[in-house]
Amino acid sequence: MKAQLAKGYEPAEVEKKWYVCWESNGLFHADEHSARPAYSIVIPPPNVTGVLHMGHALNNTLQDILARWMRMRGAEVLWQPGTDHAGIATQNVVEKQLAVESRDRHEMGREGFVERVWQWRAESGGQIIHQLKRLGASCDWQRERFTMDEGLSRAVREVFVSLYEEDLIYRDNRLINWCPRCHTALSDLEVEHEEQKGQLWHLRYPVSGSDRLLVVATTRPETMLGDAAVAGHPDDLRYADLIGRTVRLPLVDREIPIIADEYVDKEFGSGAVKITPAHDFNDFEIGRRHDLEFMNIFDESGTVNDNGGPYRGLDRGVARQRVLADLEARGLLERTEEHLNAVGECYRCKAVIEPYMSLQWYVKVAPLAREAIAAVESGRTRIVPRQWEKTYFEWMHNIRDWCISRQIWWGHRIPAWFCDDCDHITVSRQDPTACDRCGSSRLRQETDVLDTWFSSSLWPFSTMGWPDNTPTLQKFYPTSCLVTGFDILFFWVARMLMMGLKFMEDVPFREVYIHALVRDADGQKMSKSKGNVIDPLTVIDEYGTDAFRFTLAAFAAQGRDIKLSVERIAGYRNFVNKLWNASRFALMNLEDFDPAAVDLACLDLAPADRWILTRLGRVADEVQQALVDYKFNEAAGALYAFTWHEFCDWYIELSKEALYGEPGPARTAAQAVLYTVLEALLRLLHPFMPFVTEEIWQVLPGQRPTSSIMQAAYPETGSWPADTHGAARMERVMDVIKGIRNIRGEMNVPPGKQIPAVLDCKTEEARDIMAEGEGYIRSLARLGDLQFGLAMEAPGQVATQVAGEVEILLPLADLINVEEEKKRLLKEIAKVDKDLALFSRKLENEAFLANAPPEVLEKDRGKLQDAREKRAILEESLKRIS
RNA sequence: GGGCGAAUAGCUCAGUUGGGAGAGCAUCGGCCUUACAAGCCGAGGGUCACAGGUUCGAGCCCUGUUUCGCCCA
Repeated sequence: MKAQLAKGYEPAEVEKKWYVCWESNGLFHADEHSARPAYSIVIPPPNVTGVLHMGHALNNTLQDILARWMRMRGAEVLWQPGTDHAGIATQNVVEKQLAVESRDRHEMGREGFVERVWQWRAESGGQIIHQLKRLGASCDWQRERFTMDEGLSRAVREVFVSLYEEDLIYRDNRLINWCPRCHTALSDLEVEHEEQKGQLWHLRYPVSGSDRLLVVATTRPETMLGDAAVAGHPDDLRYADLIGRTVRLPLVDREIPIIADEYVDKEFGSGAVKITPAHDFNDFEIGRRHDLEFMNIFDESGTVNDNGGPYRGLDRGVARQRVLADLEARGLLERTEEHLNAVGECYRCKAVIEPYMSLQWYVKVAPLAREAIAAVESGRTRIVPRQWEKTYFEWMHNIRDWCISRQIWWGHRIPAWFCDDCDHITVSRQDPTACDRCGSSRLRQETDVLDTWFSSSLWPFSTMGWPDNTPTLQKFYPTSCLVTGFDILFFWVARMLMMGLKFMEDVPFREVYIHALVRDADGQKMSKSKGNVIDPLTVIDEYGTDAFRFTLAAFAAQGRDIKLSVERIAGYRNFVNKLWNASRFALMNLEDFDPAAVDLACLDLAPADRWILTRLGRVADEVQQALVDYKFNEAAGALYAFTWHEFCDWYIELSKEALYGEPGPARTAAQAVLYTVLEALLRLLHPFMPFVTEEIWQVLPGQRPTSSIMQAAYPETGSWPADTHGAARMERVMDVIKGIRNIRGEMNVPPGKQIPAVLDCKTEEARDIMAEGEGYIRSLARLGDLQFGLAMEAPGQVATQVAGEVEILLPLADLINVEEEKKRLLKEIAKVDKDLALFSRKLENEAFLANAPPEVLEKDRGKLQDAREKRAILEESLKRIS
């Protein structure tokens, strides 16, 4: 005798128990030597500094659904987990810790600092891994990787050196995005632009050798200290005569030329602009075209340097105020206006980015991007939903070279050595002892490290052992699917495609599923500063992992963000509990049942049995198809509706009579079907709700074919006897029950009260169906007495409802108020009249008759006929009680 | 400025070869009915943003407008 289930589902204990069991039995482990077909997913590696947020929860729930589903379908599944070293973020975290101790990394030295970061990681890094486990993630933890691991570092080095050797990595001195707080260069992608209200200042520059003042508009007046020219549009007559002359740059008293350039927008401000080639991307281009001076006026902290003369030593912001004040004092500030402009901010620390001249390392991406574009165009990698392909192409066609060097310490140090004797750069797979060119041993290694995304871009193959050609790579590369949010489509997905194609000569993944963002109930992005964050772990503690996962899946519709609130999760908690209670019911009624002793095919099944089995087959099919299409919400929706409304609301109720009856063939058949449906349903639900399904599955009667539901086969449609015709007949019985319930409900007849009913059948078939369903109707409609047949007489005053070919007559007796019944009938008639009007209008339209396909015509004629008949009956009933 | 997307019940959203508008939650009415009150039964609720067009027929296709969101510059 198996243990009974507790009265209500208590997730905490159950989750812990099963997760430990699965993991310790190696059920998450992928065998690279398996003969099963491979299915692989690499996790988007969370930052090692990260804590689980809603985005992770959604992302990993969806991956786990796919992984568990495919495992149950017989695939050898590798879900490759790991974390990302998150260079800047991690360095910031450890630097903050040091600051608390009143220390900084410079006093520790590079080696000591890096050591300290590793120590931090060992102690407090990777908590997110434990949090993923709480989510039920079935990752192969034996294969957990970290982007700074030795193996992955080797891959990084191999890629860097190869690209360098092919001239796809180079160094150049140009304007980059500089974070004056993090003290490092950033790639274009790592700068966030946010539109803000700012000011546009109109400055007056005196034209040399005249009284004229040239007005230039700028959003960054402090950069005037580094101005190299003033420019107007060549077609702009206002400035035509000034081209070639000079202005006297105020405050710093320098002479700079007035030039003409097509870039200048005649409509903007005064039509003349100041040109600061060293501090503005557009000005940089103009500076190159006109061979202007590139005067850098800031140091790496954004403080004015020696070039700023009297403003030297001032912070950018302070310098701005002083410059403006000084210009105003000299009458050189014409006016100030409100202006909307997009300021670039560091995506890690939100400091305002400074365009800054510096020597950095770049990847020449155009040749790589070409291949990556072709791979998506040809469908070798499919992006789902399709709309994201457009975004992808848009970006890839306009891609610029990727700045990969970072001036921080935590990361993969660039394997390049500068020779002190000949300045040659030696780039090498092994640490060199001598210069490639002159043989000098006076080498200094580059101090910069690589962009974290550089190592992430290798993730699909570096985690599998590349550059060695491992059995894992052979088995699991390319991966089957990548699940990610659109926010890292460029950062990560595009770059993995480029690197995978380059170094593995194949795409890193066959499909990319891009999911939505999780927002709060009002559609706001969740953020700590807004205080609207819902913590996944709190949710799990309160409602259980299964309810949480099911909620995420149910709302994961393609192309729309998820607005999450705890009320919704509570709703799905109720669903988990419903399943739990239905299972309790089943177990109570299956105590003497042995699944091994019966064969469904040999049993004489009742109509309700045939109906639920038919429905089960359909649902299995729907779920399968939905998952193939990445329509998680449809799969979840189909399972929810089937479980609650078909299995619980109808089937369990329909089966009670047989289950509560004497032992015999009828009871055994009902038990067998109850068992079959519940057992299959648990397997269908498992990928979505792993814990509760395992818990229930384990206590079902009989032997389980595998030790865990994880290993059981995913139900396929066609596994059970389907009887579409029988199911349709059953549904007509159910329609009659609904008709009776409708009258009862409308008339406020208490559910417990038994009433008599007469069913007047219009056809022999209808009568036969009623005969089959008599018991069901009696019990579910709570009838004391039931008569049915052809041409039944209405017993005096009755309430009437129509269910297809069956007219339902409930004798009024003392329980129904005649006036109420009149109102109800009038309401019903009004409803039918709407249909009547609609279909007659349609069918009287000759154009419709001439053009509509025959099946549509036939359907509509049938509906019109039904409506007419129903109306006639209702009309008759109304007369009868009046 | 360029690109993408959204607008459907009070709320959150489903709804693809174009064929009588759906779900969940909320609301209202009736119920402790031997799995479940985290529940059961019943009911009400929509000019599918607006204006045109194509079509026998449009939530769905086309054009324009409005509002909102996101990405890129």
